[in-house]
Amino acid sequence: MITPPRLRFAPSPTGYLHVGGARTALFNWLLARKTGGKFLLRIEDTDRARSTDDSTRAIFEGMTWLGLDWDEEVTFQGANLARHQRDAHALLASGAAYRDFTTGEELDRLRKDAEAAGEQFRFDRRLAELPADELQSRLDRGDPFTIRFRVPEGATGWVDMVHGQIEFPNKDIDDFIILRSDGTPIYNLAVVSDDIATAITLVMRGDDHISNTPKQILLYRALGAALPTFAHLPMILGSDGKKLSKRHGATAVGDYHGLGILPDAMCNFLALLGWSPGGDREVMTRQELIDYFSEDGLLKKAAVFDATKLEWMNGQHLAQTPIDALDAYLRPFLVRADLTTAEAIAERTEWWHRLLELLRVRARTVNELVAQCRPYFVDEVLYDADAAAKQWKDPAASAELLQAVRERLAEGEWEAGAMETALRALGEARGIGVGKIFQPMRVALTGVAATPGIFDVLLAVGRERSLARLDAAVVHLTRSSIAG
RNA sequence: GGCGGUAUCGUCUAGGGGACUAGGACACAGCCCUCUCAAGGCUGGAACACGGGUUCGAAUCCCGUUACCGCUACCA
Repeated sequence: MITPPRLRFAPSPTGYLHVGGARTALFNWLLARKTGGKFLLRIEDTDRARSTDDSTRAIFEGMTWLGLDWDEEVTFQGANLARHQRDAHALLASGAAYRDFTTGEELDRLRKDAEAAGEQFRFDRRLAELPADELQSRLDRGDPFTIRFRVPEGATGWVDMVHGQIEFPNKDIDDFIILRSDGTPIYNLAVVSDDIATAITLVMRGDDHISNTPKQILLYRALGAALPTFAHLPMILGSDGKKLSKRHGATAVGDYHGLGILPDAMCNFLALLGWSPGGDREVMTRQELIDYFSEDGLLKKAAVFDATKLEWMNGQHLAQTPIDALDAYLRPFLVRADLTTAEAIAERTEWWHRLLELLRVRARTVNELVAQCRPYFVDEVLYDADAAAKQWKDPAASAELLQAVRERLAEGEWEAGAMETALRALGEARGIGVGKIFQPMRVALTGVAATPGIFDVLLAVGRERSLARLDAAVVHLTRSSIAG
């Protein structure tokens, strides 16, 4: 690539930003950032019936969350109506397009007839060929008409960046409408007009657009514009091999935000759907993604979206992201979960980072991580029923044991080595394994059966709170042993 | 139906004529580590859609078949 490319992502605001769109946006962004090119965002809101402001907002939010920043001003396709009309009329004037007075109803009927006759419907250009005087009188009468593109003879092809040479015989392309009878443009015209106006040099999009491409190339030529390079990315499928849709569960990028996926993990995962850096490289930072990204690694085959692998990858990012960056991302979640306040956590950043180091490898999602944080932030300990049932089988015995543990710990230094020595000695004195001591303690201290190492927990909870929790557990167990 | 695209473990993929007894990752199973849970380490099962060519030699190149997907709108 001699000059840096100008790319764009052009979603239509007819719903949330789904993962397929996000992947397309990501690839465009990656290539722009890699090459020093530009990445533009254009909202294709020409379908006024289906476009909504909420959807537009969701697209901005999704892009922002993913960290896909765009260059130049966002453009709205609907704002370019005048140019679209101008281009359509220029084609009409040059003879590349013609007026068609056939109504929608007539077209429907023609299609039904063809279907009934077992034939495929083709638009017959002769339908629109009116004698000059009739044409003029219908124009004078103000009859509505569409503008159709006159598809020339021959074949239309291009060298696709991912697929290589692709060619369509023009005879298989109907004369297609470029301007509706209400004067609004049809997709193919609007896209080409806008891409020419914004000097897009590389059109990278889903391969469901492959069959639109010859039409668009014809339009570029008729408009006298230089062709961009085309790159058609494979689709993203659901686990059943069908195009990803709502019934596959979470398909909006906002869903993954809410599920506790990190933006970098999402980008990393999405990047690997339809692209490979070659070799065994998988977990990559955003910068590595940019560094390694290349058109050579683009794949042709549709990929199945595997949420389980996404979670694994998120776990990898959770464990590897620099602690400060992770902390910054996490704080709002902590506050929202009511575990702390921005002020309170700012006062004990060091303690929090130590805790975060312990928990980050044990969680696959931000939500799991936040849930695991609870016992260290909130004073009240909620005993998990299963954990209590399993680790405190005999309440009276457990109470007595925890009382002994509490006494040993209270006597010594609040330091891992000393505490471990004391508790192992206790185990030996009683002839029981440390697991028989640590597990009941774990429940008393955190309420759950799975946590970081017990001494890390003791340190993270702190001396006073730990002793208080052991006391509380003793009281709780004594009470239930009497009740039982 | 027509046209176009695609085809390696269940999934994501490496592979671009001999280095392939087809490699890695997720998931799964077992083991190790171990106070629990993770993480980590080790081991295992698991794939070149099918049929023809080309070639001394094909997962890799060509053709056909099959399957799947997309388009075939006054949707985008």
